[in-house]
Amino acid sequence: MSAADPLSASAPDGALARSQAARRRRVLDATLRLAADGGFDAVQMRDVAAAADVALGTVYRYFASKERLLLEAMAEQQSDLRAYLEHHPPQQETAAGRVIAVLRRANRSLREHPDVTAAMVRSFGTAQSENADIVRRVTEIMTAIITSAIHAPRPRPATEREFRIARILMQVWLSSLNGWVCGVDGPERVDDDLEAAARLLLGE
Amino acid sequence: MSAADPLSASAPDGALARSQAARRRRVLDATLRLAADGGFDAVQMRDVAAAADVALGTVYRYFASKERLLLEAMAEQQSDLRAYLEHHPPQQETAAGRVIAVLRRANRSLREHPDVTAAMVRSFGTAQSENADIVRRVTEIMTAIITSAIHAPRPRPATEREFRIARILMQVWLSSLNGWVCGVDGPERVDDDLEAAARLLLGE
DNA sequence: ACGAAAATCGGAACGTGTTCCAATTCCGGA
DNA sequence: TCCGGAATTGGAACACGTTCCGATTTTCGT
Repeated sequence: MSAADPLSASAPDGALARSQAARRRRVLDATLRLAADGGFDAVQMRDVAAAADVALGTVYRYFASKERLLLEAMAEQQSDLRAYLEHHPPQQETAAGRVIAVLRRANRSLREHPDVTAAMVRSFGTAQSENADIVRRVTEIMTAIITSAIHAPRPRPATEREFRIARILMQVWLSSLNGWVCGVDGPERVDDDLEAAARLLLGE
Repeated sequence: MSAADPLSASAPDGALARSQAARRRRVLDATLRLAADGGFDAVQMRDVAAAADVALGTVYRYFASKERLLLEAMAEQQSDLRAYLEHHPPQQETAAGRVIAVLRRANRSLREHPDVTAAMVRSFGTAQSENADIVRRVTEIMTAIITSAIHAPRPRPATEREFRIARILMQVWLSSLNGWVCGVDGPERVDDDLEAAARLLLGE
């Protein structure tokens, strides 16, 4: 039995914990690097291990599956985006305008790394119940990004109605991304869908 | 080179064509049977071949991949639903009411075969560009089901605005199904999401 | 009814995600 | 400083999707 497994929240903060954090980071970085060219298929667990300079078994000690690995990377990415937006809230007059601006900015980033996005969205689409927790976390972050945009630059609690609207926009976002990475639609379609939905749901 | 490959639209209507159609059907039926208990993972290509009483290579002659197999099954299912609804249009007074009624009915069916639904939705979420055509077909059918419900019982061409609304509802539908099969939300949540979205987008 | 072409069969083989294990290294407490 | 246990390593092994190929069967035009 492992008492100090890397997933537990306990932080002994010794050399071990530090080197473990570093290892985990190396694995995530290697994943992004591999995904950056070649997408989902290029993220091969043996390659991730080699690129992160750890044994294959170690990768699996930190991330239970390839799917989980990519979903954690996705959660981190979305989390970073939320943090960024907290310091750079959109300045538009209307709620619809702010939401559109924020999502446009996000999509521009995604479009700059299409293979990474494809790998993440694909993992999201295949997620099994073992990963329900991260999937939920990702959707919550995306929803929070949208409710923040609705209220920016002055945060305040979302009403029930606003929350429902934000959830719908989050779902449209995910579906559109899926359509893009599948090759069903071009990347502009993601922006188009979101703009149309934001206008219909938030007026203006 | 195969001149009469089973994918071409030409219909020689000979004995070969007939036995090919039968074979294709057996494969699809075997797929659904296997998916019915065990879901995506239980649909193993070797088992599908055995259950359909064809060689493994033959399965691949008809369906280029497991993903494609499940997506074609999904397209067929949605197509059947649309055909059914054409003869049994919803009777509610309002557009929102009709859309909600239709999607509720559809979701009830899906809930009766959760593993089949999970397998299909999962294939949908992983789809690659080789399958963009079926993914598009499925989304078009789902959108058509919704625009029909908006107009039922008297079909008429959808306005631009109605079409956009239908697309959003289709995307919400797919995302909600994904949330359900991932175990993030319960099956009721699919109905809830769609009802909220329909009301917000179609008034009433 | 015959022959050529196409389809199917049976099964081996390969790649990649995942699991497992014995050997080794590393960390923290005594 | 030394020890016990946890973490890591290296690599074998397994499962399943997918590919491939020679042998056989089926189909269709003549």
